[in-house]
Amino acid sequence: MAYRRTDTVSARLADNRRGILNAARELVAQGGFGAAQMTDVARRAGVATGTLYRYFPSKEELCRQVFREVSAREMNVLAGIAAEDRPALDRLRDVLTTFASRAVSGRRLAYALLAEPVDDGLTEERTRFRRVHGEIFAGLLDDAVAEGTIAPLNTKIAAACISGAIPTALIGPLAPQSHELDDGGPKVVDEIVHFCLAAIHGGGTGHKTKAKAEQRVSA
Amino acid sequence: MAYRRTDTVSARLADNRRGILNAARELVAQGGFGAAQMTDVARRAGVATGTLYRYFPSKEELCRQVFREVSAREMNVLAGIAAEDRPALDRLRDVLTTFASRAVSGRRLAYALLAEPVDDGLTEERTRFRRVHGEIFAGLLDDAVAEGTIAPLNTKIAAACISGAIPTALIGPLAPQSHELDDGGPKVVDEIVHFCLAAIHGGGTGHKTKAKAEQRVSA
DNA sequence: GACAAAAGTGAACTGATATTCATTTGAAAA
DNA sequence: TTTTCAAATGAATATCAGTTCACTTTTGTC
Repeated sequence: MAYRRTDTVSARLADNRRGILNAARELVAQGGFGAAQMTDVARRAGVATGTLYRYFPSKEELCRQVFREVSAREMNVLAGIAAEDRPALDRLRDVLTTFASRAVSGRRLAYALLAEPVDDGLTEERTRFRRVHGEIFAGLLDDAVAEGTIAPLNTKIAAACISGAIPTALIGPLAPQSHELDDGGPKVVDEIVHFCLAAIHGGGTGHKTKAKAEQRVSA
Repeated sequence: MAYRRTDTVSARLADNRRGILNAARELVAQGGFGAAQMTDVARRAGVATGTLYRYFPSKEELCRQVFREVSAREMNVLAGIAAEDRPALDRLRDVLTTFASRAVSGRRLAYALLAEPVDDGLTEERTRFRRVHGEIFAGLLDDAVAEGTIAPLNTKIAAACISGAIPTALIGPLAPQSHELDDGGPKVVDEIVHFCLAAIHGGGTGHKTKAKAEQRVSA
């Protein structure tokens, strides 16, 4: 009879796969996807380079898998809060606060997920990730409008603004110095969330004195 | 007597340099810095690959130069408006509107400047670029606070939020479909600017019922 | 026109990584 | 125990863009 894969082996294979994914995830969390070189992943996972390719067809696929796992966790946390049975604005505040706090405490990972230079395959995953954020935020805003808690507004655009404001204020050149966030930066997080919520309340579609700035576009 | 560079030659050299920079800029505006490969730049500029290196020591330097030229123009436009002699909030609205409108009409270039994956040298330039944005916005907010037009707030954080909100809402996965912006997207621009200004008015440092969400960080 | 120096050329080189594959190791069937 | 095939190995290879440099062409001086 031909060779037949036994349970012991299946288990070891699964272990290896997990080990590789974990090694990759750890490297990504340390230095981003770029820093997770196949040789390093293999060493950290305790296997040979070639072995990686028995589990994943390419670096891109490995990284995608890592991205999916990590981002799924983040999305679930936020989606969980968004689905609670409470007033929309309360949920929104908590979602934003959680988003920001987690980004701070996992800054390097947040950078990898949201901002790091990556190639096409990962960009696709990132797009999904960011779209989900947008949908969660927009959904809560829709709820709040439906509840009558806030004035109607273009919730998609507002959600996009929020999605950009929070990471930018926490990661990258405009963020506070990293050491200022070492305690989780609750103060900063609160300020940012406050900014976003204030924008939501700021008064529906009403446009005040129309600016004439849009003519200055060419130059 | 030794060789002496003549005016004709100097002029041709300057022309070549400009030609190379222009070719590079055009390629960047089409496909970002990554797409501007040295071979392509050379072809487009009508010179040989090696010639590029008689004008610029490396691709990095060439790209930096392009980045500086392009970003300087943008920063000057905004700084000019910011320096006008008008109420701070008027200037702020015009600055934001201009920033957003220009980002829309030069979407691909804006992407290269603000969001495209680039390597270290360019990241440095980008950091400067974004810091200047932050300073311009924060300065206007400071002015508005000084004028008493808005309640005191952490202007640096607010500026960072604005710097993130506008590009995110206009470029990338959360932006409206590109064709929706083909007319310059004045409607969308207005909504985004409105969002930011509303946040500014939204009420100083006042923190409402403190969220308990910050405990959800680990998981 | 002859010589020297600069400018221009583009094929070959380099370095950094991802990927392959001939070979070895280890586990299952006979 | 022997046979057989999956799994693992890691040195060798492939790739890809940036960079170099031996050579050609153009320009300036005498």
